[in-house]
Amino acid sequence: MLKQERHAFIMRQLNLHNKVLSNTLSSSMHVSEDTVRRDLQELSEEGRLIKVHGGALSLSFNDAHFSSEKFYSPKSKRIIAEKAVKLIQNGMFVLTSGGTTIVEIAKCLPPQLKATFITGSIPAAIEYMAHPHIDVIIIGDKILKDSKITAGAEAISKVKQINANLCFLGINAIDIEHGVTENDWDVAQVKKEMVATSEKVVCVTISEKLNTYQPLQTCSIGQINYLITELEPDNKILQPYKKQGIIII
Amino acid sequence: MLKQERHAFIMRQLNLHNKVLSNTLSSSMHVSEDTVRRDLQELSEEGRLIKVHGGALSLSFNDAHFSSEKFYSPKSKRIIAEKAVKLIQNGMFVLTSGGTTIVEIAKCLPPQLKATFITGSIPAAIEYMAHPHIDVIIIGDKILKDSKITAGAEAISKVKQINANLCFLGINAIDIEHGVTENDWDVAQVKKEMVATSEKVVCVTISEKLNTYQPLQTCSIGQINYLITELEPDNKILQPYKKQGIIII
DNA sequence: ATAAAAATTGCAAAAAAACGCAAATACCCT
DNA sequence: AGGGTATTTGCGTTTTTTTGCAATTTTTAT
Repeated sequence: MLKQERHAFIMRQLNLHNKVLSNTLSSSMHVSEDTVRRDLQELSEEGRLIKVHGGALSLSFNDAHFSSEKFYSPKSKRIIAEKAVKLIQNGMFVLTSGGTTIVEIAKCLPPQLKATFITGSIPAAIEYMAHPHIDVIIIGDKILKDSKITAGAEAISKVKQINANLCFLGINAIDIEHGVTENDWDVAQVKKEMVATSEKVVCVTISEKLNTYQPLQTCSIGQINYLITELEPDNKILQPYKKQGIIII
Repeated sequence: MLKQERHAFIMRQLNLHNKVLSNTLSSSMHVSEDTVRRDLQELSEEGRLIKVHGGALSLSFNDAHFSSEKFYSPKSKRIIAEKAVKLIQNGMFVLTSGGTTIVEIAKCLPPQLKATFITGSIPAAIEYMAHPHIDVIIIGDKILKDSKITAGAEAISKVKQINANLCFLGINAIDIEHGVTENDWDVAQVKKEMVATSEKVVCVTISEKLNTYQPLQTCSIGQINYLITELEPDNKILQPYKKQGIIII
């Protein structure tokens, strides 16, 4: 096998799988690992791939990674937030959970809006407090330090006493079969109650969390009224949810 | 699985869920927990996540606007805070009101202290949350925007259910005749209840507020156990309070 | 206070990389 | 054509990296 052929083969594999392993290439091209290493070395010097211990990665690897981390995510949360605030009307009582998306919504609330927000999330409450016309009610209980929200029996019993018009749920995982799922028992219980006591339930999430699930159920698909992601409502991935009667925004 | 892949996977999970557990990652990536720990270690050294016992937390949710050293505090309040923290012992349940002095105390808590703090003050709660070993319980109710604390019937009834060892009261006015006084009805009621349910009551205030009074009484002089100001305990202005049986610190 | 879980440390085996070298091959020139 | 040169390739050895394991300490939960 000629060097050029090998290079082409490697690049093709790389485009296909975004990564290649030295030993795999060695056996599939029937050359020694040394040769593969030298090939990777050259391609790396040409800037066509990223050489790492054990193989190489495609250039898009870092891109995808960084962009989703620093750029993509905040922007998509802003998009979600701007769609979400349109559901809130003057005089409404709004229950919200925690999470970065919920905080983003809080930052996007129009300044003239007059409403009452009820939440167990400290970061969200801070944003609500900064708003001129919004009343903020904190759900008391012990604070979970990692998520910075209150949760526990007391929080649940308080939520039970509320009849909110709208409930915004920042969610960790959602799929058709399991519904909205969590990995923290206390949080799941509180959210469950939020769903139960609200007229309309709005789930907000970046699309990456669609079709994933975790051990504890918060609510079933049937209990959700709206689903907001950064994608266009007619996106293919959202259609199964639409079929279940959820309004996609 | 390549190391870089694992790192990407971890960061992705972290962006999605804001926290990751070592053992979960270990099983989902099919490597030993040691390897996961080393990965987290490296990512932590790169400043891309916060490593904690059992896993890691995402950067986005932490620190951002929760820095405890935002601005300098007046020296007098620092002095008060340093005297105040000496009263707190491991295992105690501590009720605190709001106010800048209370926040200053929160910032001065020794890192090894293990205690439970109960408060309706959002700024104070934020500081308590930043502490490694402190449990924080928020008293729920409507937030008063100017003072950033919760107050109302619900808050009062919750405070009633607590039997705290210590109560720190940031006060607005105090004099021998009227005791501790306030100008906000709701706040006064909540504080009243805090005083009633705590074993020991500690009033903290800068000396300017000594011998002033406001319309609504929070508690009488006789209910106070400790009074902390930035002044030396033998200062002349404090002697009348000492005579009333208050321990001046 | 005690038991369980997780972190740290040191270590050793395995995998991969680096390096030098020699054989094989390709290339160039007269 | 053929000799000299350069390039390529594979091999053995050494070095580095990675990984998992065991023993110990630290942290956390009960």
